[in-house]
Amino acid sequence: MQDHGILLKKHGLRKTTFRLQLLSLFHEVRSSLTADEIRKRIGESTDKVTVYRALDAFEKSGLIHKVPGKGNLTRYALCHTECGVDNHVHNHAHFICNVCTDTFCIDEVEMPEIGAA
Amino acid sequence: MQDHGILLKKHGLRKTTFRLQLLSLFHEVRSSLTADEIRKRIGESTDKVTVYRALDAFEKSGLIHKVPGKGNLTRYALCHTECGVDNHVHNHAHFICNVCTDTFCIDEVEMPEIGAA
DNA sequence: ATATAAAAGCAACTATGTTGCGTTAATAAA
DNA sequence: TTTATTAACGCAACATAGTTGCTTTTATAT
Repeated sequence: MQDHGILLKKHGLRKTTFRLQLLSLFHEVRSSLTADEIRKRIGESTDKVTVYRALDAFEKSGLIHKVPGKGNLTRYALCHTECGVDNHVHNHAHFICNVCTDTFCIDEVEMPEIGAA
Repeated sequence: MQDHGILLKKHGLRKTTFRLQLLSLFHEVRSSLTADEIRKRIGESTDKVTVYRALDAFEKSGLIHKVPGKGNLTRYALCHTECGVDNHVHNHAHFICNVCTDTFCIDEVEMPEIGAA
């Protein structure tokens, strides 16, 4: 596992306690997370605005991306490809589990070609 | 196109003006709809609670199902298979368009087998 | 050690969706 | 056709997810 501080820096973000924890958490779970799940795991005392703004910053800088999911909570997952501010490339499928309601990025499945209707 | 009144009855629902319009709309768009899109298309004067409860009723009775989507608005699409109160079977993929943000049910793509991680 | 700008944190707000309850209207039965 | 029953409608109030503005704190460059 690469040092998370360096990873934050590489994406133009500061190495704060919360953002280091957040990045670790994403590497740990390997699937996807909602703002609320993050607060439950890192600490309810963390202001929700801090969480939302960190997620925005991580997304803009190419560390994470939004994934579709069950329910109407926004879910985020780590970018597996090299993404940056101006190149988010996500050409992969997702598996949404009906049991745990989590979303998993699936790199192994080739994207099928679908013609216009 | 089958008569929508009969379809409502078959699913144990009453044939009201609004629910007939709603069912027609779903058949018309063929992709998916959010509560807000429905109100915009059928008429803003319709109470939002009426829309949400109709969507719940349609879903429970097997007429429509929730689909994953971009953003955090709940999207619904028609069931293509024969669903009922106790048998919602949806073993199909979805295509989420980054341009129009709509979600499309894809019956043509076979579900790939993914092993446990 | 200091300056500066990013990140955190608080308050107030918006948007999406839900619950309770009284009223209206679709359907079944008389 | 009238009447009884209950689904569906609609209003008000509420709950939850997420946003915006602004001030304070803190990471980092100088």
